[in-house]
Amino acid sequence: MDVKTPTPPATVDEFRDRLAALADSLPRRLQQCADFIAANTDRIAVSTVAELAAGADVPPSALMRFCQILGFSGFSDMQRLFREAWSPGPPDYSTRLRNLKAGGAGRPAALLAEFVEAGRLSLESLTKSVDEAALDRAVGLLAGAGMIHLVGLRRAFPVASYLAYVFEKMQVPALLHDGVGKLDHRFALRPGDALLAITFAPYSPETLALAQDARERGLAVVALTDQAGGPLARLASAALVVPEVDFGAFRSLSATIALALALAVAVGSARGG
Amino acid sequence: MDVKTPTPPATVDEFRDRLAALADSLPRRLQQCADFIAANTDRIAVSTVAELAAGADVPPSALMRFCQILGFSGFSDMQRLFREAWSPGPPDYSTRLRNLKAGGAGRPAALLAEFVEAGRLSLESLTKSVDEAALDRAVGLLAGAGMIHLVGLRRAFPVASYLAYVFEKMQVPALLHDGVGKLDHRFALRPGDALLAITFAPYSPETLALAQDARERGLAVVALTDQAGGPLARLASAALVVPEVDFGAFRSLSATIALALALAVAVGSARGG
DNA sequence: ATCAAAATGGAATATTTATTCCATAGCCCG
DNA sequence: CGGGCTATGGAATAAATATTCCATTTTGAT
Repeated sequence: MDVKTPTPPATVDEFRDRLAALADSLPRRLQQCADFIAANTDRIAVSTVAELAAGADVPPSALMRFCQILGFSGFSDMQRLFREAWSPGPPDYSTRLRNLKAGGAGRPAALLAEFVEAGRLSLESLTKSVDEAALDRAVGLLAGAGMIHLVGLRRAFPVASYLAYVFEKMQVPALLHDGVGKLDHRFALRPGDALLAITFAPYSPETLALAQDARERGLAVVALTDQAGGPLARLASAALVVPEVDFGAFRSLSATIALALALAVAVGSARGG
Repeated sequence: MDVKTPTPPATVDEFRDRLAALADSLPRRLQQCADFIAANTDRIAVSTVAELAAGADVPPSALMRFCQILGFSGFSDMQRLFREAWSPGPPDYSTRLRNLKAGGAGRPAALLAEFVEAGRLSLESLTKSVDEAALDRAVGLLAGAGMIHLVGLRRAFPVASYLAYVFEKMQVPALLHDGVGKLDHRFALRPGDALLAITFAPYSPETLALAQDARERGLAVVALTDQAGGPLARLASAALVVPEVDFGAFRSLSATIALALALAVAVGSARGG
C-alpha cells in the first residue's frame, strides 16, 4: 500500500465516509476487514485486535494493515477514536423493543417490533419442541437419497427455494418442484430419491398430492409442517414439526428456516461435503 | 476487607445493587472508587485501570482491591461484564463452525442450536440498528407506487418470493422478477412504479442492473441489503440495512424476513388495505 | 509462461496494562 | 501512649495485547 491517507479520521462520521470511499477498491483480506468493521463499528471500542480479526476471519496482521490504510498509526490509534466517542446507547434489547412499539400501533417501527418478537418466540419454542430423533431420521433419509426433491408452495415456497439454494451451494443434487408453467415433474421422482415436502395449514393440495405420489412409489418422504397429526405428517417417514408464531395472517418463518437450514447442512455434511 | 463477596455480579443491575449496598461501609480510598465508579459506570468498558484510578484520584492498586471487594477476580473480570453487556459474546461463527466440523461433523441438533442462536442474534441487532427514518421513507415510496416490482436472486430470492406472497394476500399490485426462462421484464418498469431490490454481498449483478435501470427511468428504488455503503444502497432512494449474522456460508434470514414483512404490512395498510 | 509487484500469514518483539506484594502509614481501642 | 490491626502506595512482576518484520504465496501484466 503506497498511496497513504496520512490524516486519520477525526470523527466517527468521517471514519464511516472514508470506509465507504474505500469500498470495493481493496484486496480480498482487507475487504473482509472493511465489511466486518462496517457492520460492527460499535464493537471497536470494546474489542481487541485478536477478537475483531477473528470476527472478520482474517489474521491480526491484516487488521493492522487495514487500520493503517485508514490513516491511523495502528489499531490503538483507531480504537481511541471510538473510546472517546463512546456512549453506551441503549444496549438493552427489551428497552429498545419497547421504544419501537411505543408511539402508535400503525407505525412501521411498531410493526417491526411485533415481527421481531414473533420471530424470537418461534425460535425459542423451536429449541424446546424439536424432536431430535425425527431430525436424525430425516437427515439419514435425505443423506441416503439419490436426488432430493423439494416441494413447498405459497407460504412455504420461500423455504423450499432457500433449501434449493443451500443444497446447490453444497453440491447436493436437489430439484425444486416449483409449479412454473403448471408443469409437474412427478415423473422425475425415481426409486432411491427422497422428497422433502413443506406445507402449513391450510395445506396446499399440490404439495400433498406430490407427497402422496412419492409415498406410493416407495420414496422416503420428509415432512416440514406445523401439526404433528396433520395430513402431511401422516404421509411422512419423518415429520419435523415447527411451532411458528403468527402475527396477524403472516408468519415470520424464522423457526422454519432455522430448522430447514440445520437439516440441509447436516445432510450436506453427512454426504461428505 | 473482611466480609467477602465471593460471587461476582452477573448483570449490570446486580452490579449497581451491590455498589449501593456497599456505600458508606468502605474505607476512604475505596469509597472514592465506589463514588467515581457509580458516577461513571459506562466508562468502565472503555477505560484502563490507570485511567479510572486517575479519575477517582486513587492509585491503581486501590482500584484493584475495589474490584475484588465487589466479587470480581480483578479489573479485567469486572470489565468483561460491561463489555459483554453491550454486545453479548462475540459471535465468532467462523471459529465455531470449524469446531463443529472438527468435533464430529455437527450433530443435527447442535447445528440447529447454532442456527437458532444466529437467528436470535440477528433479530436483536435488528432492533438496535434499524433506521426508523429510512423505514418510514421506504413505506412512503412503496405505498405511493403504481406497481411494486420485486427483485432478489439466489440467497435473496426466498425473501423476494415471500414478499410477493404477502403483497398478493393484501391485494397490493406487485410483480416478482424471478428470471425464469432468462426473460427479463425490465420493460414492465413504468413511470410511477417502484422497485424493491434485495441483495447481499456478493451482490447479484442482475439485481444491481435492474436497480440501476429503474433508477435511470426515474422510479423510486428501495433497497434491502447488508451494507450501508454497498452498491445497492448507493443506488437507492431509501436503503434498509439488515445486520444478518452468518453461520458459515449460510444466513438465517430471520432479521431480513422480519424487516421485509414489517415493510410489506405497513405498505399494505398505508394503501388502505 | 515468466517475472515483478502486491498481498498474506505467522512468528518474533515491543508495548501497554493488569495484578501482586510488601514495607510503611494511619487508625482504634485499651 | 503504645500495640495490634487495617489500609495504603508504589515498585516489581506477570499477563495480555499491539505491532513489526519477513519468508512465502498470490496476483496481474506482458
